[in-house]
Amino acid sequence: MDAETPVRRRRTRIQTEKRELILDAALDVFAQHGFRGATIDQIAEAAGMSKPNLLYYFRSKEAMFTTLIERLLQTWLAPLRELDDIGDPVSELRSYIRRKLEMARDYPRESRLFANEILQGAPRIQHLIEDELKPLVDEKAALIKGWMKAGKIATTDPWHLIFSIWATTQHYADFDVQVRTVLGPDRGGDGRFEDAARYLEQLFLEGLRPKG
Amino acid sequence: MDAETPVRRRRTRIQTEKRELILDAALDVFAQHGFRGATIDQIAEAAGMSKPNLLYYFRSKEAMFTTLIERLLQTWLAPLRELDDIGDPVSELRSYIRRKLEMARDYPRESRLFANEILQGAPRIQHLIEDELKPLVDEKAALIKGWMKAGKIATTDPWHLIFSIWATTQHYADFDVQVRTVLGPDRGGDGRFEDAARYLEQLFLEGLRPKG
DNA sequence: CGCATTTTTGACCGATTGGACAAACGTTAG
DNA sequence: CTAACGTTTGTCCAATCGGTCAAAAATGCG
Repeated sequence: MDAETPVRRRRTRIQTEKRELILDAALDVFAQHGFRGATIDQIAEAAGMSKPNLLYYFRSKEAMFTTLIERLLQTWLAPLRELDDIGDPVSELRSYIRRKLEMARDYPRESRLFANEILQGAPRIQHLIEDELKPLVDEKAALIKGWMKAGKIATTDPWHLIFSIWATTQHYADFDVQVRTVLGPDRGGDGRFEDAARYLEQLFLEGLRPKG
Repeated sequence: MDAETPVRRRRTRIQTEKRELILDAALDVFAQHGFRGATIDQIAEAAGMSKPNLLYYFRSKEAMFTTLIERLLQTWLAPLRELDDIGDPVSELRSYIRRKLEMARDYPRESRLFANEILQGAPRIQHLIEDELKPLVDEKAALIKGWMKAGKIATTDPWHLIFSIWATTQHYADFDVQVRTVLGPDRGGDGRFEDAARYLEQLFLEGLRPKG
């Protein structure tokens, strides 16, 4: 039994299009209100259709959410997947940080949706974290550990290193309201991401202790 | 007109105690489900009383939330308030990071409640961020800027520095499920906060570039 | 004790929720 | 045309929501 399709047969062109339209609207609403806070009516209105019509394409609110978050996790982990042993370790890490920050800038809804789910104990995606996220992080942690052993970067905890990159970059999506308010109208505009990029590069590479 | 008290007169001993009991239960529920996701019934059950009884002490769900979050913000900002010009700048920052990490460890519910509210655009606490948080951050940013000018710490953006401290420390409360799952049963136990403390100290002081 | 006040609860209310359903509508192939 | 299929919607439903209310129970106090 297919859990997502309204019919067993192959999807029509309209079904494909409308499902995408709905998922985009659902991302808006879920990201802003969380799963429980979001209503099907809100999503339907954002997608420009009636509620029963929406439920013709997705059998339930839960189906929308899981479809959304499974797809999202793939794009979300892409930058980490690209981390490899080809280039210079320092510039590999630098570009990973940059890519993650760009994702926070370009896909804030995805970041917030994910954060919302984790905050509430990841009730719907625990298995994804165990089966997909953890193995990937373990693999990359081993890679980073190799760099440390080879003296390419300072020796430290690679798992917490990855956590700190996630935390600092996603902060600009998840806590956007706070960031913009605290920075104020001048510094909180579009340039805040470039400021953040410069700051984070310095933090991760040099730290704060004064030179000399 | 008092917005919180059930009666105009002075609070009885029972009122004081029950209100605290309710707030503690409400913190549990709000932190896990967010404002909209939490129900008065859930809070009442967690507090061990009936719903009408709870509403005798707080006139509405909103009243519980605002009481909770206003009180919370004060304890939350206390570590930043303590940041001053008395000691050595490097050890001042180091102990600020340590204190923030301890708060993430000891008050994860408060951290999650705050994160939940910000994630959804801070609809109920925008004024607190503008009137309390921003001025405090601006003041401390100026203090840090002085340290940079004096060559005590590396020159960088003090606002983003504060953001990165918040992000990295609160991550261990807000994303606790993810952190523990990724670290696994061995490394994800009680020791994870000491590991995090060691890692963060190194990150903020030294960065990742290898020495020499 | 007896009375007033505080505390607690069962019953209830209107609004909103996720979702079901059948009927209607649109489209296309014969 | 008609039959078949895909699409859309108005209407409805049971469950749950935040909150009210009157009356009962507990408590404080002279």
